[in-house]
Amino acid sequence: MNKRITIKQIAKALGVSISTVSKALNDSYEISDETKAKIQEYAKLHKYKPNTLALSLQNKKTKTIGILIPNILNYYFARALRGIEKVATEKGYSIITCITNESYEKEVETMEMLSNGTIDGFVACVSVETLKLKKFDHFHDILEEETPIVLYDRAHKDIKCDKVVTDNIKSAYKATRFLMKSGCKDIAIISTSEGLNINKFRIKGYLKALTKYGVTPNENLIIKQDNEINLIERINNMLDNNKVDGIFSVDEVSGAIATQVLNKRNVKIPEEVSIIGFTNGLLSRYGSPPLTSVNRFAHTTGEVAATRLIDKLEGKIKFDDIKTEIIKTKLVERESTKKLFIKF
Amino acid sequence: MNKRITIKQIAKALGVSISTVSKALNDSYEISDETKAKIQEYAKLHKYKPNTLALSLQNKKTKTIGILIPNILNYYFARALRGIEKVATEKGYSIITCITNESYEKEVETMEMLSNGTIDGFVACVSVETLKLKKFDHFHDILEEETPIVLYDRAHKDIKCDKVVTDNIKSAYKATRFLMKSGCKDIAIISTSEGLNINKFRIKGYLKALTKYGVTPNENLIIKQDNEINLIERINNMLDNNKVDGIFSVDEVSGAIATQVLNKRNVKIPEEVSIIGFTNGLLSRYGSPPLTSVNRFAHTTGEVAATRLIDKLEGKIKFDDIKTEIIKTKLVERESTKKLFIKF
DNA sequence: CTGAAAGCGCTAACAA
DNA sequence: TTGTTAGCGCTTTCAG
Repeated sequence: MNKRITIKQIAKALGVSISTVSKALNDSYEISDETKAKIQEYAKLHKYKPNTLALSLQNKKTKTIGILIPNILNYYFARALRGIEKVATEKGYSIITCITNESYEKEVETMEMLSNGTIDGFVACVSVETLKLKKFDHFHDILEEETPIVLYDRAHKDIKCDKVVTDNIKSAYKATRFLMKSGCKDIAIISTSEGLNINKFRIKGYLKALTKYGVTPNENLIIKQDNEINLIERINNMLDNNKVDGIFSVDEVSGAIATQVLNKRNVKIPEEVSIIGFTNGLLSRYGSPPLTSVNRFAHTTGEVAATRLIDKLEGKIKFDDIKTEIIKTKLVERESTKKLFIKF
Repeated sequence: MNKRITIKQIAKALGVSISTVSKALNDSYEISDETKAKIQEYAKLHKYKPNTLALSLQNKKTKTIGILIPNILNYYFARALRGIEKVATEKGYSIITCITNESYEKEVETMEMLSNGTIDGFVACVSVETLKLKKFDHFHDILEEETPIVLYDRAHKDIKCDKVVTDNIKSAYKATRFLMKSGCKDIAIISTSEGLNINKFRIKGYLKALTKYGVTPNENLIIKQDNEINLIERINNMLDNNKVDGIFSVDEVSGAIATQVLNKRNVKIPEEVSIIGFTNGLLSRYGSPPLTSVNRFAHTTGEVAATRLIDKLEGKIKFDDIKTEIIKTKLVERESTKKLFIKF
């Protein structure tokens, strides 16, 4: 931003007034074609570009939206970001992406920082820590100023705003049911992050399916573990002490880890043990074997969220008109599960 | 940005002048403690926050940097982003992240858009298409305005600016050498994106190692293939028609695909065929077997790039003082290669 | 110690 | 058709 030319300089150089230049560059009907041509030519020659900052200050609108991502290394979020980015670009918005690293403090700081004129609205995913602490004042504050927020993936009922989420219970239900239909009797579930309510929902769906089909849940087959090393140990432990012929992994990494453990024990997948993962990312697709997974349509989630926000920013929807959109999932069959012998 | 209170409103409410409020909030020595206290209290009560836009307009500095990422789904870039983000945050900068999707046009648009006062400088990775087209005028234009750019990972000699890159040739050389030392005789290389000069460098390193150790390169063992389906076919083909006991994959996905192909053919890894991957991401770590890989320290790359840029922005380095920093790699041994029997 | 005024780059109402 | 002026929110001389 150094040698950049301003409207003022053009005005001086051409001996016209600042507003004439402004109008000419905006192709106003008020200006004679001659003057317009002269000014526009000069502007082009000197690569004039309007200062976005000044425009935003004037319009009280920045045409940029803030994106909050808990963890960019997570394939789901990376894909969601793409979806958001796509819609934003299409509609002429830029995005400013911030990674919270699942930290409450970082989340609060970031939102404070951005909500000072920098952005018009947020598309955010709440961090694990925030969800654990159940402290949502930073959301409330921003909402109170009528800055719209659309929450995606992880949400909480105490935050009153638009949401775009996965039908976790149902998806887990269907995945578990699939395992049962494919002949599995002793189905384990592997979950992480105790604090995450979405994981609770997934366990709920799992339990629901078991119960529905007359299987009594077995506490020993439910693993909740964040730490990776411990997870390997716990899976091995579980396999040592229990009959298991199906595993439902609630996230992608633990699905890959389960696969590794089984491969190492020379357990045949899916002949002896089937695995279903959640979130249809790279690890599922490129694993050995490729994992049957609950595909989450992260991209769509991002698109829907961004669309909702922008519609709100542009007044197509009233600020107080709040909605939760549910993005369905789809089970993608690959090689880690047996082919269904009962159609349903 | 609705009910947000401004300095002006505070001034009116308290019956003082605007500049007094400004100074009080900035803790200026010119203002009496009493007035200061009064103003600061009022400001806090009403959650006053300075408008970033106005500040930036004033200072001709936005304290934000633009990040260009060709593809956020790539684990390497996602990690690099984290590194950049970390440094930026530490130094009080915010970042605005843009995904170019490897598109020349998107890259040009994005850079144009941001270089209008929105950002102070760029940390960018050139897109594949741009590299293919060899059109770098958008970089030149920005550089000419003395807006600093730091290129990371992919660069080109025609763009005269700071760079932070991997020592591709050497890394590929070392990886290939490792395979040879571990007993492999017939080493294949799998590469993608013909347009990418970094991939050329990696092939170069591979060839260099072969030649150095007296192995004549075999054209049939060099695969360059972007399309995934075709890649599987070509690998199978190669394995059908050639003796191969080592594979060096120039990126992570093709490493995973090679693993899948070998597993499917019931080839024992590493007993019969060894694999080394490039970029030490999730796929390598969580694959079956986990892949020995060239670890690229994406995070460090991001940190170094961001640090360089910010140092420049803050005048610690002159604009014209241009440097290329090389980030070394490290071979991480996992289970896809045999243990070395020759120490070196 | 406090305030008036100019200015960052731009737009827009109003005059000329 | 063109120019003057005020103002977006803030900082910063310079007077008072």
